[in-house]
Amino acid sequence: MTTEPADTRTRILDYAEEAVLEKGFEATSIEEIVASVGISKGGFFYHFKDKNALARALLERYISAEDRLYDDLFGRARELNEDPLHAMLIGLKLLAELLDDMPNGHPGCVIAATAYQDRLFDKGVRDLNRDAILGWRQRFRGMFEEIAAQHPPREAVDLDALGDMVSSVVEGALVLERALGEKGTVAAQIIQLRTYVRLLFGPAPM
Amino acid sequence: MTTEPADTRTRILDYAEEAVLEKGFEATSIEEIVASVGISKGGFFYHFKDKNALARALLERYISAEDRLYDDLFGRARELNEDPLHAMLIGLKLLAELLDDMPNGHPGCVIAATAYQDRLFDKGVRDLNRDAILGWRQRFRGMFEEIAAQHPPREAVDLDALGDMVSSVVEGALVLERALGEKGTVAAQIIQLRTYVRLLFGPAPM
DNA sequence: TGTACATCAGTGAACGCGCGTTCACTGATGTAC
DNA sequence: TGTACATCAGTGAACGCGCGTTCACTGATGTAC
Repeated sequence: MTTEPADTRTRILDYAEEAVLEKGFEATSIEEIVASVGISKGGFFYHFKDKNALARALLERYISAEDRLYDDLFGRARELNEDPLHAMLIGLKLLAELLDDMPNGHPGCVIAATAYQDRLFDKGVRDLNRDAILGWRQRFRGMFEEIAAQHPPREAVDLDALGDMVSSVVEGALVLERALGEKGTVAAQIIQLRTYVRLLFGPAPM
Repeated sequence: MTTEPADTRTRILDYAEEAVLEKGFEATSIEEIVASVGISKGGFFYHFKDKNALARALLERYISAEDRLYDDLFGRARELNEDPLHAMLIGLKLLAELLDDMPNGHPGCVIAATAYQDRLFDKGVRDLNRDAILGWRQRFRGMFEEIAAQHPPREAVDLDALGDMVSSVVEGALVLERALGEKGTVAAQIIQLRTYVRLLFGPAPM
């Protein structure tokens, strides 16, 4: 946790992530990456056997960061409130605030960026993508099951779809935020999801 | 409306749309387009002054098709029911069904595909993107205002954000559907949005 | 402590290929007189 | 009806550039004896 300079591999990933989110994977050249990191092309290929390996590393890093973020956020929310519904509402609020506080908006999701450039990648990359989304479905489905056990929903609801909705709202709102160039779009959409969850399970808590 | 063979420009756009949705704009080469359409490169540049002009044409066509679809769907829904809330619920149901019936799932949204490859395009293309989403915000915001006037919402709600939510849910669900490779994801997410709208405005109609 | 060897983290030049774009030309169809 | 010219919808060859990838080499650090 000291501020020693990041190693070369990390600096490659940092720059590549930023660039990929801005213009896509194909348009981010190795030439450009090495120029900005300050190494030679050979140096890049020492760390990654080819461009596909870079994509995989980028996704792995992004997914585990997102997992840690969810762990942290909903973990804290749960500590703040015993009731699973209230904890979920607090967690979503925290998520919205966190995304609102990011200086230039959320950087965007590597998953979406790669989802629309499918055929460029090998099966390993696509599976990584798929597993991450299924993992989040499981995570949130579990939380909603617990909520539903204590607070029967007012309407019949598909809990898998509801679990997916967290990822879906984040991904969709990121597309809008990028296209609109308006800060706060992601946060506003998460607040909509939060209202939905409250209406669905709650006897309207404050 | 006869089945005369499509003209070359349309065939270029048809193939390009399919390819762009599959692997992104950058990865779709002109070489590949002309090979599949059966013309020479020069023929391509007769129809489009450069690759950016192709992007613009693709977006324009996609957006106006989506506009017509919304006009048609929610127009029919309104004819079926006088009440704006019920009409909205029917419209969303029709939208979900339509997306479910598409043989290989919805082809995906050109807007999202370009949103994640921003810097490749000129301002004209980005503005087109932006205006389309703002247009849909207006469209749905108007419908929700009408609903709110007759059915006061149970919770305070930002109608702009609610209007955006239609686009957001569609875009987000498309990302998930692509990444998961599961048919029906988009339809399932629209049904979630529908449940939200019903809970928000309705005294729980069937 | 000195020497030999191995590994790590690269350098830098070269490669061939495919890309977007240009341009002179062409053959079929439409229009003017 | 015939001729001259213009426009439309392309062809096909050529261009230069930048891309991902390879490879022989290098200098600094680590390890064995």
